[in-house]
Amino acid sequence: MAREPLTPKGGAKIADVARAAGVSIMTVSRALRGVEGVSVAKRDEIISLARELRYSPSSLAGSLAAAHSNLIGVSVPTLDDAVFSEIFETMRNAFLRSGFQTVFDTTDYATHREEEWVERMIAWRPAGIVLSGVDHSSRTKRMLLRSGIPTLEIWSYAQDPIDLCVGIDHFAAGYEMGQYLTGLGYRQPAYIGPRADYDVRAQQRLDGLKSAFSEIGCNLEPCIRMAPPLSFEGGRLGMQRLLEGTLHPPDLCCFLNDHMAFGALMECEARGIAVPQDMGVVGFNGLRLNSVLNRRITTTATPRAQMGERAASLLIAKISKAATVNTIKLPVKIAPGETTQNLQANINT
Amino acid sequence: MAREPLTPKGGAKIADVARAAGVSIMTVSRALRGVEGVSVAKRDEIISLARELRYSPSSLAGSLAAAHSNLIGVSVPTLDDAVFSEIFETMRNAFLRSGFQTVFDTTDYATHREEEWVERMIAWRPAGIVLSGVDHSSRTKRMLLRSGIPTLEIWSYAQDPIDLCVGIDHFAAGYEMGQYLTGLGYRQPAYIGPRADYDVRAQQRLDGLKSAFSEIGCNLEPCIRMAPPLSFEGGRLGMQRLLEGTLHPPDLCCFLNDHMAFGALMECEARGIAVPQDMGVVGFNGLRLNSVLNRRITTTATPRAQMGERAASLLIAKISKAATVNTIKLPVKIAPGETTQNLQANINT
DNA sequence: GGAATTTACGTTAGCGCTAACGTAAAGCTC
DNA sequence: GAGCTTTACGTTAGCGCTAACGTAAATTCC
Repeated sequence: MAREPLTPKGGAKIADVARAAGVSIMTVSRALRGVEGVSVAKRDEIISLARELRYSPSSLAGSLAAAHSNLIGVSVPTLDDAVFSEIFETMRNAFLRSGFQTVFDTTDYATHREEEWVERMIAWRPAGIVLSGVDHSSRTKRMLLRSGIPTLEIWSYAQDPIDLCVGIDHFAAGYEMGQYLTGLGYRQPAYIGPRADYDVRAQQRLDGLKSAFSEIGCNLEPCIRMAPPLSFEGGRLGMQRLLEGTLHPPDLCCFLNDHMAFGALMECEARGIAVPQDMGVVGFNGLRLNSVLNRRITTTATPRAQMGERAASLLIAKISKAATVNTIKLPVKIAPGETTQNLQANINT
Repeated sequence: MAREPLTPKGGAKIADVARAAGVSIMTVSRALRGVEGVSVAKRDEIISLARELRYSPSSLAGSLAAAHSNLIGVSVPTLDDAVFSEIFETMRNAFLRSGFQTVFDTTDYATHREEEWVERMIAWRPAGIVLSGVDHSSRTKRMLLRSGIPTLEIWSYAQDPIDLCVGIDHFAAGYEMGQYLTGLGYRQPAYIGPRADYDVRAQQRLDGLKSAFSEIGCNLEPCIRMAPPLSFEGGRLGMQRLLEGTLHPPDLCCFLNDHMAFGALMECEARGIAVPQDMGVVGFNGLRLNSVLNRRITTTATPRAQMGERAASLLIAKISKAATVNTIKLPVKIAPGETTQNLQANINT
């Protein structure tokens, strides 16, 4: 048990621990990774010796030699939207519980940024990759497919994902809300959201909404397209534009998300426009802001936490080749609030 | 220019590209990394050949051989708080511009989780590490110091950081707000925030606030401590507790952040408590929600974007051994709103 | 109690790259 | 045009680990 002079420059390597413990490198490797084939006494000795030498194993060398890493790459469009930070948190925790390390980045809804990220990520040979949405450049898809890395698309549901998919049907969510709103008696809906090519999921919801309204002969317009950031300020600004750009305000305005809707509510308040009497307001996502408002925004609740959990389980199953399904569609729920009202009822009264 | 049968199983290696191009491995390595010593013609040929073979360089092998990676590890307490997502975004962009890849995680304000993350991170031999706050376990500090990895602490200012520090003086920020509030004439302040040991920076601000009030003989109490999530709902719930727990409501209530303050405003509205007439409300951070409110919350604006930029530059400078300072203290700014009023003026009138 | 198995290790051969140091040929100097 | 420098490569020797395959000793089996 000859003790060496402690840590040569640059930190202890596995060989230093082996020398100190008087065993082979391989025995140290096994002991530290908890792999079978080391007696308990020797294992404990090696572990405490490694601690003493402040040995820090190199994941770089370890993953290279083992030909795989415990990394999982996750990409989301933005953290600006509370939706994605919630999904991310639940996924991350689930991955950590299973021994995976999450590596994360934002793409700002730009497919070329996503493509660059995927390329960088693949270079690290991760155990899995999570992408948001189902709209990716063809090169992104090709790289992922060829890499053989289990890939999961989250947030949007698609029947033909690159590999795996857990999400909601955005068109259906929009359509369902549209039916709810036409049912309430709304006939002149407007929309305030991002440009059509910026956030494809948002556009799908809008298409669903439009579709429901067109079934009863109503056009959804104006559609006001805002530049990011698409949050509180964007909603307020959008409402300003809407009101200034039209002589006959619509009876309803739908928004990309609850935060924009809230910004718009503030603008209405400032201008003395009563909601829902003068105009209905509708958000999306059922964000936490909504839960403290005295007059809740009519919105669609999305199962973010559930989505993160299911996505993590599915990807982990795939990594261990135990996945039995490829896609999971999650339901959304209309959450009526006090920013819309039943116009039919009013007529009847 | 003998063309090989394309990609052996498992993807093309650098050797495959070299064989296809009829040059040595080293020439390919140089060409692809843009290192000098390869003729332009050969470089272009190698690059296009690599693309054709769909060669994906292994960062694992590359970093191991080069003995360093282009990774920068960033840890923040939570994404729940918009503050950290803003800081993260700016830093991430700055790092990316300089060719570094950001790897990110959340610690949920738990020093042991931070410690585990630091250990995992060091195993990847990153070029730099960013931690939030200046409160870390002693083992975390020791590991970081011994690793020799440039480390930056962001958000809190400290004179004696582990290595580098960019932040604000939380005690001073609290104290400054306290002075502003006593100047307005407030004498019975309450506070609603996290437990003292949960968020040390918040506690420092509270201490500053207390200090300013105690100078004019006022106690800051009750201090209501909420469990996470410390956002809208927490603020509303906290205000409920405050109002139910006391016969004489305070003349002022300060909050951990603007979002909690907003939740509390909703509770006041529901109970018919007029703000600021019956009670003042104060937030922290100057979050974007505030910018759309018709009655803005009195708050302290923190320079998040600037902080992210400065932090990234400083860490990059240190990595290239060009740093001239170790710490940067950034100023905060009181942002008066309509949720407090000048009580003195009222008396004089 | 000898053969078959199991346990607890050690040895060998890489993983896929890059740093550092060659070296031959071309260009330059005066 | 001899001697120096520069350019454009190639060669050698790892980076710090792990997989796969030994092998000797201890244990089990009937």
